[in-house]
Amino acid sequence: MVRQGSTQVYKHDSNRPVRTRIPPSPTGEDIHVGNLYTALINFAVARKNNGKFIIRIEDTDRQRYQKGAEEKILSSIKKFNLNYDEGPDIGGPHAPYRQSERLSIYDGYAKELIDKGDAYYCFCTKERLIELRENQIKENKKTGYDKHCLLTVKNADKLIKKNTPFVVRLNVRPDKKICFKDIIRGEITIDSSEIDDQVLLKSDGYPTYHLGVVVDDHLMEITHIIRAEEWISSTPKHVLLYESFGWEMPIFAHLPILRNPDKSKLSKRKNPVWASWYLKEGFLPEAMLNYLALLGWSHPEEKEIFSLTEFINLFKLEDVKPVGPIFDLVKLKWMNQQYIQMKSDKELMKLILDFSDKSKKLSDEALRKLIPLLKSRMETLLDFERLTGVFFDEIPVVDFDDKEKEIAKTLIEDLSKIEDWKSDAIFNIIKGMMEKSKTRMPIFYKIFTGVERGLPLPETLEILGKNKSIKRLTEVIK
RNA sequence: GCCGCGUUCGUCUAGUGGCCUAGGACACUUGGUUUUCAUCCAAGGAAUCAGGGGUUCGACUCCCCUACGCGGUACCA
Repeated sequence: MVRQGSTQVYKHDSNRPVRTRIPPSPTGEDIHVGNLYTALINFAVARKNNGKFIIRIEDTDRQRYQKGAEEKILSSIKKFNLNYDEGPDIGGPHAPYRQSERLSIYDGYAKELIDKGDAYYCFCTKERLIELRENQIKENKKTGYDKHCLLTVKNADKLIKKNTPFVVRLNVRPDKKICFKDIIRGEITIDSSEIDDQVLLKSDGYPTYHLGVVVDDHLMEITHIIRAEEWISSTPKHVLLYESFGWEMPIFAHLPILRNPDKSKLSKRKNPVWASWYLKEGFLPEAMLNYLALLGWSHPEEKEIFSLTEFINLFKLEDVKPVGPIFDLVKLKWMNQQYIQMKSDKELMKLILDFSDKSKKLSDEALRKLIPLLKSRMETLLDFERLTGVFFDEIPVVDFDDKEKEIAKTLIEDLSKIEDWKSDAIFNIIKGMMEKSKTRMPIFYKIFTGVERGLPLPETLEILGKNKSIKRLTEVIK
């Protein structure tokens, strides 16, 4: 649809091979869950269409740059099995995949824009910019650059030669409707007067996000720009750039922003946000991805648990709901528990061994016997340590009354008589005691473990061994 | 303030004009199984579909307005 005085809404009629991407910025500790979500969707769209999934590092903010963040981001993405086809560490046909290594490219395109009159040099000082802004606020006017340099500077080349610091700004023409189609939200129109003459090239020679993404997405032949909702308002700037360059418009899809329980944008102040935190807490990558998949999208059969492959097959961008979902740790835990329960004993054993150093102190046999007991009781892998304290002599100190001490005493005698230390025999003795002393099971837990609940007791004692079990009882009667 | 995007149980969601006296999942409550806890099974409470106007024989579904929430408004991404 073409409107009077508007930009054209893109026509996506080409059969370009699908290429999606995520452009993480190494400005935090690691990849943010919100970005992990975006990564999942980009990955799914690429895989579904036999396309390529690319990672490009957007390290153009030198102030916020964090050393080591890129490595962390890449390693997290790998741990979540969102394998990418091209990226800074593996290269690809459009290398380099780090914007800091592509500076000369942006330079050329900025010049092209200037030649076309769609961008201009700006030599304004920070002070003037601040003053301008303050005045605009005071006068209750829209804030934004006033095109001062576009209108007044005639000798830009000279100033540049004299090493005057400059930036390159987008020249936004007023009174133009800028339209683009978003797969998730439909057609979006924004008036050009709402758009500031954005800085495209900073005075340190680095591009801003806006120039960087557009140039790189085009050069890297990205077909689908799938990113979070917070980018909607800057998309018109990108549309303007695509038009000026005469490049084919990509497909836009703005995903909902994940939220804190108070509905604000998911943030580290209110929620754990780094992907590696979830791994450290013992969440399984596939459970995490399954949970994320269910935000803004639902399985056609209303299934809750499904594989990544199934998701890729069924997922359609147009089915994503535009509403920002609250990230619910409680449901994630349930999801994780489901995945733990689906593991075979052997798989779970390996997961625990890889996760917890403590588990390595246990004998193979002990661990093998423990796994089935643990499986239905673990929400996360971290629960392993919570549930197995008794095997590592981590027993809380509690007081015992006379009755409990009496039970412990009798137990020592009865249990000592067991020849073949097996849970059945142990259970028979406990059961007998239970009836005789009219006590309930929790008391026996307390006696042996210091806590009134836990893994099945006879089995636990069997694994613990006769000596250790009885030794524990002797401590109780002291 | 201005612009944009949203609004179905506490939360994630189903729903694309009649199947909806609104379905599922998490959480919660109760009961069953059980050697504690958990698992598992069953039952239950929980949304007058943000509010108000239209359009229509008929609206959760389409249109408009209001309210509220979120996002953007940087030489951050």
